[in-house]
Amino acid sequence: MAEQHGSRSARRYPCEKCPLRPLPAFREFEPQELAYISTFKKGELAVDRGATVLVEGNHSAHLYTVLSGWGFRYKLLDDGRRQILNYVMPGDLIGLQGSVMGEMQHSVEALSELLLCVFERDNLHGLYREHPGLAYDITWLASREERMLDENLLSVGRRTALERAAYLIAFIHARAKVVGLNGKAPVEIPITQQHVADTLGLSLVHTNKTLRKLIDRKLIHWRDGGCEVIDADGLQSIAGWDGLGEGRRPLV
Amino acid sequence: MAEQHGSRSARRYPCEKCPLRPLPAFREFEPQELAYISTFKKGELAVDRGATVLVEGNHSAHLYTVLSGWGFRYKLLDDGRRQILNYVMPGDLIGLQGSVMGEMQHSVEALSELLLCVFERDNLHGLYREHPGLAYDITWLASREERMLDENLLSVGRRTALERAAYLIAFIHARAKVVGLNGKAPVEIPITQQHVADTLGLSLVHTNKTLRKLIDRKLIHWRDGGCEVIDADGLQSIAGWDGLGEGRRPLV
DNA sequence: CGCGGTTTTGAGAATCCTCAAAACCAGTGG
DNA sequence: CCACTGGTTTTGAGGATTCTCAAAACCGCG
Repeated sequence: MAEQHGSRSARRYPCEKCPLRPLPAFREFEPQELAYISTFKKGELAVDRGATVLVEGNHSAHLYTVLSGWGFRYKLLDDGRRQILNYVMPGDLIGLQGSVMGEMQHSVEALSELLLCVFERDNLHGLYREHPGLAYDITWLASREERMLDENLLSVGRRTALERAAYLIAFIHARAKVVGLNGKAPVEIPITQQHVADTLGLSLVHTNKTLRKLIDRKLIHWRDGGCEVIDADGLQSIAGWDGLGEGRRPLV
Repeated sequence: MAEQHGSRSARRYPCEKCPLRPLPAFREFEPQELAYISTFKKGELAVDRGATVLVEGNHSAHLYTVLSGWGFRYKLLDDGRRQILNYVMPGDLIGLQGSVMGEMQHSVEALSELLLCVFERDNLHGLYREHPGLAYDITWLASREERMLDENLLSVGRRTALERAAYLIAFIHARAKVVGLNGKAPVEIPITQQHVADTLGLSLVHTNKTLRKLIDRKLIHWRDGGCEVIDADGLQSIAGWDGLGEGRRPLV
């Protein structure tokens, strides 16, 4: 089981009072759909910072939507080299690959306390049968993940170290803002430079020197285990990135 | 329109006689599902080698399944740097991102003559409503693409140049084999070293030197604009890669 | 105060890049 | 048949980027 360490009891948070749904980032749902999602949801799971939510190679019986907190998806090579694939934030669906194809081929770890809505993998077919609209939404979310991966791959493959770093932080910052992470306070991204290194495909040392340039140019602040964006436009302009440009998205 | 240059007339290839479906790589379909797919299919499109099938930024009205041939998905940076995201082969669904989310954020180009089944984007909702099983299949295919991207990102981010090259060629080769590309003859991958470079995130020169090592070790052959695998196991072992390990997959 | 995790710094080495030119090859037109 | 052409592969060389190794500085916490 993946959930054994760092997990907590499952209390109930009614979908009708979901704190995420009212955000302008998400599209409105029919009461009827909402009611179905509510029955689809089996409970909640709280995961501690540093705990592993899903493990590569496992056959997970669950599917999750992030209610609050930060995490990341990653893969490992045999000798321990790690590649972070993407970050997960509120509203993201995790574990879909495992649910639909059988086996997870990546792991997910919590960067902060993570609160998850738990769905039963076996009920997914039922959802597809009874609520084609929601099924479509799930495909939408899968396509969105694919799109983010495309962009990350472009970044790691073809951008310079400085561009990559700027892109990554601008990207995370933009995503976090639309889901209201940290409320109105400036977004504090809870990552270490090691995480950045493993995302960008760089060594820790070189990542440090690259981030230092962004810090010296007053584009970001760096605290121990946290990053705050000062000049998002400046980052975007270095990265040559247009911004998220997403409309409202579904939330399952 | 993306299809204007290099395209040909749409002749009819009945889904019941689809040359792909009997392959062991694909799962069996209910006659009823097959019949629906047949009505879902609006025609065929033949695209010449080098032509662009889908263009970044476009709102495509179509969705395609590759019937035969090779292609690749890619993104460009403003200054022309190109990152190839993945290769497309028979049985792959392309244009889903654009269909489901609105706008394409990557392009697709043909590496050989490409024969495509054309589907109407607008009919996708109908498919979700009437055939939840097929809807599920589409999600399955989207998850599969995501999985391939995860692996590619791991490769570009964390593998050495030699490992990357070995992985890429072993990966393409394995995929091509299960869909019977080139029939029984040894698979000839129709790519140039420039394509490899743009996939691995390396320069052309360094790619050449890296491929030469694989050639000298008699793992692959290289012709002008084509690559043939001699020792797939050798490549996999350099890359530290397990192989596709996929069971049968759906075909829409 | 000591400890573990994180960030910083320095230095030499390996990898990878750019620039530039040559070799090679298939196809085209004379 | 041959010269020409454009695309692809190959080679060399110097330089920039990025890596590894190693150690120090810093910081919150018990």
